[in-house]
Amino acid sequence: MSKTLSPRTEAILKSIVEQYIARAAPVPSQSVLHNNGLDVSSATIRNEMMRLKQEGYIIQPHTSAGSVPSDKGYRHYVETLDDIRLPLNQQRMINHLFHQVETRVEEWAKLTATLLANMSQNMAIVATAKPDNCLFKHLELVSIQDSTALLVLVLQGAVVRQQLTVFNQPVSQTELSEISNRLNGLFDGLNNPQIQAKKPGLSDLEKSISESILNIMKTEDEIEYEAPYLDGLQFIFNQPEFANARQTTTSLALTENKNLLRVILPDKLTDRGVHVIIGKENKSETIQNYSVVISQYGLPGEAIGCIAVIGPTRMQYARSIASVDYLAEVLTGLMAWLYGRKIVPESDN
Amino acid sequence: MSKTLSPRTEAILKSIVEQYIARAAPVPSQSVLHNNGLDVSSATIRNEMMRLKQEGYIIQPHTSAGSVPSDKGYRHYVETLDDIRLPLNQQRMINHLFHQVETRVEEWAKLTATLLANMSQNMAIVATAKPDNCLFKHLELVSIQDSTALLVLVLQGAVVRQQLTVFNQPVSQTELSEISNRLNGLFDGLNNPQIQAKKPGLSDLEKSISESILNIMKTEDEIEYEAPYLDGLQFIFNQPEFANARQTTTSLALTENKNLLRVILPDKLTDRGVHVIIGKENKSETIQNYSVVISQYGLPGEAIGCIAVIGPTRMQYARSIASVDYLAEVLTGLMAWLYGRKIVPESDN
DNA sequence: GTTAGCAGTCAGAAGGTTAGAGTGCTAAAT
DNA sequence: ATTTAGCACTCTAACCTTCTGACTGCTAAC
Repeated sequence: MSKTLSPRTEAILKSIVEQYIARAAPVPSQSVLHNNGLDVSSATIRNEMMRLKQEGYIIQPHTSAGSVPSDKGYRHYVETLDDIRLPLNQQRMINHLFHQVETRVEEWAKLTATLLANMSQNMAIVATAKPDNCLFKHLELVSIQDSTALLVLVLQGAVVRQQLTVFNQPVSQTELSEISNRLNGLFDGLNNPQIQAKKPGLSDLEKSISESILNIMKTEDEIEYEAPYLDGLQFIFNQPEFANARQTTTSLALTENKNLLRVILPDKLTDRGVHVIIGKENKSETIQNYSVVISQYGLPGEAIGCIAVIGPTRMQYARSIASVDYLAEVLTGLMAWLYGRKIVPESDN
Repeated sequence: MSKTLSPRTEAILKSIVEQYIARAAPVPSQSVLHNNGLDVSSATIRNEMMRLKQEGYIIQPHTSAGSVPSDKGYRHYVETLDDIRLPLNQQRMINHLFHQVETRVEEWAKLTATLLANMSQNMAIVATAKPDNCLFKHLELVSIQDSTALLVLVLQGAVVRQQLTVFNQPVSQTELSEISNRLNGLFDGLNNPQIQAKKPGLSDLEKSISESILNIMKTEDEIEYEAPYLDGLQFIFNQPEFANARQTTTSLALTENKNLLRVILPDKLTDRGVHVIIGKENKSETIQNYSVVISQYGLPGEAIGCIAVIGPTRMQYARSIASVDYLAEVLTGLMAWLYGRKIVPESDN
C-alpha cells in the first residue's frame, strides 16, 4: 500500500519527526516551512502532510492540531537515518573512561549504563555478559577466624565469587592453603559435572568445600542474566509526556525492574548490530509507548550480554543508536581481552 | 510556651496524626470522633483542636478544612510512641533471609535495603560499613593470559577487591604463585604506609604488583562511604502528595542519588539507636518535606555504616523505627562476626 | 466544661465563554 | 498539474462564573 515517498515528502516527514522529538508538541505546517529549506508555501506543505497522514506516517491529535509522527513514521525516519557513528572525540573520551575504572566486568557494565544514559538522555540498561558454562579457574581459602574461612573462587572470564564458610572445627591457614593447592590442581579448568565426578577421592573437609564451590558454580550457571545495571531513570521521569501518566511510567520502570530485560528483549536478537524497536513493535504491551535501542555484545557461544536504551518513542534515535553501537563494540573488545581471545588493549592515546 | 497536653488532647492529636498518615487528607473533627473511643461531641473535639492549632501541633490548610499535623505534631507523636519493637515472627523471617544470601557485606546491604523498603513502605538507603583503615589480609594472582593476571586482594573484614593487571612481559602462573606467597608473608596485616615501607626490598615485578595493591587500598581508604544501596523508590512516587510535584521528588531521589547520604545524614549521628528527623528538622532544604529514620550500625572505631528510611513526613513512623532498629541490630551482629569480635551466628532455629 | 445549632468560609466541580492556533477546502494563479 | 492565497471551520486551553457541600468557629443554652 505504501509507495515510496518523494524526496520532498521525505524531507517533510523528517522535519516533522525531528521537530517533534525536539519539542514534544504537534508540529504545524508553518514550523515545517521554517525548519526546512524548502521554498514553498505552508499550503503546499499541508497538502503533502495530508498524504503522509493518509499513508499512516503521521497522526493528528485533533482536527485543528499539528502533526505527530506515528510508529510507522518513526520507523521510516530510523530506516533513512545515515551517518550515525559516534564522533571521534567522544569515542576517545569513552575509551579513556574505561581505562580509569577497575578492570572488572561489573565496573564496565556500571560505567556503560551511566555513559549510555547520559549520552542518549534516556534510561539505559546493561546486562553483563555471562559465560554459558562456567569453568573453575582458581580457589583461595583465607582464614577469618578459628572456624570461619573466606572462600574466594575465580571462574573463567575473571569472575570472582566469594563466600564465608563455617567449619565444624577450627582449621588453620596452613591447612586451608594445602587444601586449596590440592583442589586447584584437581579442578583446574573443569565445569560443574566434572568437579562432581572428582569428589569421591576427597577428604571430608575437602568435600564440604567442593560442595560450596559446586553451589556457587551452579548458581552462576542457572542465572540467565545477572541483575542488569540500570541508569538514567531521571530522564524517563523528566519527559514532558509523562507529566500526568505517572503511574504507567512508575510501574514500568520500577516495579518491573527485574523483569525489565525480559520485557524489552525482542524475539530475535541473534544477529549482531543495533536493533531498534519502536512503540507497538514491542512484543510486551507494557512498553508499547516506548522505543528500545538494543544490541548484543560479547563472544558468541561463550559469553553474551546486551545493552539497551529505553525511552519514549519520541527519542533521539540517532544519538541512541550511535551510542549503543559504539559501547557494544567497546565491551566486545574488552570481553575478548578478558577471555584471552585476542589482545585488544583499546589504546587510548 | 507549650505546656504538657492533657491525656484527652494527646489522644486527639494521636488520632489526627494516625488518620492523616493513613488517608493523606485533612482530618475533620467528625473523623476524630469516630476513630477515637471518646464519648464527647464533635464540638468538644473542635475546641481541643483549636488549642492544638494555637500550640502549633496541627495546621489547617484553609479555614473550612480539617487538620493536618505539623512537624511539631509529628515530633510529639513520635516521642510518645511506645512498643515499637518488631514482632517476633518478622524478626525470625528476617534472620532466615540473611542466612539464605551469599555471606558478603554487599549482599547483606542489598538485602537490608530491600527488606527495609518493603517493611517501611518507603525508600530505604543502606551504606555499607567500611573499615576506617584497611589492612592487607591476602593476595592471590591468577594468570589469565600470557602477560595478564587477575589480582585478587582480600582485606580485613572479608572485603575482596579484584583488578586485571597487564605486565610488560609474559609471567607464568608458577612465578605468580611465588610472588603472591612472598608478598603474603611480607604484607600480612599491614596497612598502606607499612606496605609502602616494605617496597625497597622488592623485585621490579613485585614492586609493580605492590603498587596495584597500594592503589586499591588507597582507594578503599579514601572512600567515605561506599555507594549506598537504595531501594523502594516506587513507594516515594506512589505517595499521593507527589501526584503533581514530580520534579521535586525526581530531583531529590534520583539526581542527588550519590549525595543523598550526605544530605540526609544529621550532624550528630554519633550515639547508637534510631534517630528520627522530621521535615524542617532536616539540615538540608532539599528534604524538608521528608522525614528520615536513621541508625548507625557496625563496630565503633572499626567499621561504621548506616541505614535509613526516607519518606514523606506523613510516614508510618512506628513501622519504620522498628524496622530500622532491628535491621541495624542484625547488621551489627553480622559485622561483629565478620571482624571476629564475638561469634554471633544469629541462630535461626 | 460540654453541647446543639447555625452562620460563614472556602475548595473543587460543573458549566459557559472566548481567543487563537491550525487545518481543510476552494478557487485563482502559475 | 502544481502551487498558492484566503477564509471558514474546528477544537483546545484558558479563563470566568456559579454552585455545592464539607467544615469550622462562634454563640448561647445546658
